[in-house]
Amino acid sequence: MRNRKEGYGRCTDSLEYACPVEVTLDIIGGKWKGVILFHLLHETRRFNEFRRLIPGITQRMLTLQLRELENDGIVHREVYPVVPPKVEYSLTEFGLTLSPIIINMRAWGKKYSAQVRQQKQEQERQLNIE
Amino acid sequence: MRNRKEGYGRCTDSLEYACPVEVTLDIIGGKWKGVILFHLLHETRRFNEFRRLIPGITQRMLTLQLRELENDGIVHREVYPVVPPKVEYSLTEFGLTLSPIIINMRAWGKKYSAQVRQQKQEQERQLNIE
DNA sequence: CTGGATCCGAGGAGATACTG
DNA sequence: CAGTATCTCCTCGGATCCAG
Repeated sequence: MRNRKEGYGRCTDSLEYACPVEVTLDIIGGKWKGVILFHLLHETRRFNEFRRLIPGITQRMLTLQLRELENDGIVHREVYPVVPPKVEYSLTEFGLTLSPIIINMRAWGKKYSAQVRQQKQEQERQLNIE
Repeated sequence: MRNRKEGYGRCTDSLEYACPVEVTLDIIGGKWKGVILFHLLHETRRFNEFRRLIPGITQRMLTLQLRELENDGIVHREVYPVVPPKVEYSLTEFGLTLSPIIINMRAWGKKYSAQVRQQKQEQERQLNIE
């Protein structure tokens, strides 16, 4: 997700764009990109709204990730010239095509968490028996 | 994708597992995880097979990423005690449930690449006109 | 309110050499 | 063949302070 600009080739050097899977991960694979996109699925969001929705993120990271998504044509940034400043972020038409992936990832993440939790419980049960 | 073990909480500290989207990205978001999984979709693969399929990756990275996928229960590692050594990697049953996401990501990556290529061409056309 | 600028440390990632 | 081990570089990401 970093040296995309230089394009040093991932899967096969012969292709202009490396393996398509990597292309996608380059764009949504950033540390916070997934959550940001998820919160944009159905609504526009403001800067501080994100900070409340994603408590762990720092201002710096939020700005950087939003900028990258904007440069990649996934997110639209609308600045209202008012005082105090107001900025709204939304998905572009093209960004919307990511929806199925985001939703899939969310569903899978839930399933995975449940699976892990279940395995932990079984382990503990084993310990109690012994 | 790094400090998962420590679990310092991403979306909301109150939840044991942070935002589900992030959980998934933690697992498949590594630099090479996506491509590795893609090459595992329909076949088992051997170590050096991956090195041929993914020219850019180093031995070290390949080993590390495969280990992480194994520890996450996504990939199965079968060691055959023969000389010369033989190790086969395959998707676990649970890893298989990732297939739709991987395939989706591949399709989207292709679309995105096409889109970018088209935009470049339009830009060049503009330059030629002026 | 929405950021930008700067400093700093941890660990991600490459190159190379070695091994059962 | 399928990996370790080590050394290094460099980027990501956090903290803090500043600004329109």
